[in-house]
Amino acid sequence: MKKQIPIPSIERLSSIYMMLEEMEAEGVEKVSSKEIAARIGAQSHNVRKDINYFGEIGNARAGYETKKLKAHLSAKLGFNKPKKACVVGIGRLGAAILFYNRLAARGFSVVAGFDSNVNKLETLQTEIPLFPAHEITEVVRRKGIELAALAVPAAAAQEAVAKLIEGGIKGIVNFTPFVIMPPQGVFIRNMDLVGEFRVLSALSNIIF
Amino acid sequence: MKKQIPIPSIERLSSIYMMLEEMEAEGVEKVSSKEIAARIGAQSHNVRKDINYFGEIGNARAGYETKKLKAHLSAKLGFNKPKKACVVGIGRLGAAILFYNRLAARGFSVVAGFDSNVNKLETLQTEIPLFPAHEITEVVRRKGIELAALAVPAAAAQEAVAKLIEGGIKGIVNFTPFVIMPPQGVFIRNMDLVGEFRVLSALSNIIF
DNA sequence: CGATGTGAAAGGTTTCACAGCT
DNA sequence: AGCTGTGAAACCTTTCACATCG
Repeated sequence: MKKQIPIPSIERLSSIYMMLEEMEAEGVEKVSSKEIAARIGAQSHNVRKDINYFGEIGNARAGYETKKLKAHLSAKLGFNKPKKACVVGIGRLGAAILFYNRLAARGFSVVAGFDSNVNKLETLQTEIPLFPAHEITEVVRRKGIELAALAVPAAAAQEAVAKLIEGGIKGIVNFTPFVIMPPQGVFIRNMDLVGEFRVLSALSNIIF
Repeated sequence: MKKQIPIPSIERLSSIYMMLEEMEAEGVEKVSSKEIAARIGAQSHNVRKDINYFGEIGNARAGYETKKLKAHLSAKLGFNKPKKACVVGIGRLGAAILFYNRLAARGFSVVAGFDSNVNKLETLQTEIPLFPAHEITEVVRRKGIELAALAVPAAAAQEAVAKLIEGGIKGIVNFTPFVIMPPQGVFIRNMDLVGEFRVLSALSNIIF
């Protein structure tokens, strides 16, 4: 299937969805494209176009109904059913992710952690089952895990990625600086802190 | 000053720079745009154009000299002088960043940590000086801190950002889901894990 | 020849402008 | 009047094609 919705739109739609969660919690019943745009830092045209990729849903007079729009996006974006996730590499960062409870609250249940250091697995106190790294493929496949946070040292990244992909992972958030070349159907989001710091440095160096 | 170099180019240039560090460590002396492109997952045209935003530097016959190109980019991107950074919010994630030694190895010295919980500051064992959150503005200004990693709970984000900006911060890596609207001259990079998981979910839901 | 550097074409995204609805 | 939905224009980025250089 070919790409129809631009990736920037998908990113904005995720933000919009988050906004709607907040607004629902605040008890807001109606919302306009302008209000959404102001909250997520975009243009109202943009918001309307993004929402419209999934068909008409708003009311010309009154904007969007918070609840209805949220349910609509949830269905279209696939946020309605909880997804299983795992953490690979239980160092400081990996542990922080493992215990990050906003994930579960937002529909991502972390059902496994992996580390190559077996001692570490034994000493950690957690409800989440932990496994040695060589079991990645098998566990991911057996549990039907779709998403992974990769927080291993750079040197271990390549092998871990190969195992995740072999197990049928669908998406990886990559905290390492290692560049992943995913096969068709596997998506990557890079979150390398040094890289981000460098982009910020370069921006303030070049633009000012 | 107006934008001349596209942001995607700046992002790629950061990757290229990282590649060059690796290659220099491996002892590679010459490199072509094709080789760089293959490593960072881009097109060779793209790499050449990116590099050329900073003027001619390659040899038509032999490609680029690793060392020379690296020094060139380093100067243009502002990676040659170390920059000071701080971490705001010393929870699990904040602590992981505080102790992440690849930062220092890449020219970012973390010179301060902040948290609103004063007890926490006292119990943490670290060489890096820690301060209560209400001192953010003063410390950032006094030490000349340019970059911040924001790892506070969402509810505390707004106030922390205001203090950082008042202190003269130039860039923020935002780990919270809070949307930051920066003033002119302050740059933001968002790294919200839930947001990234959602984008991945949406991608595999929509594209397949 | 095999590589860079670069104007021109293609492709994709954002912005604009306004028709249409309530 | 105020808002959505949407074709068209403007803008930006990537890709192409090739002149040029050692």
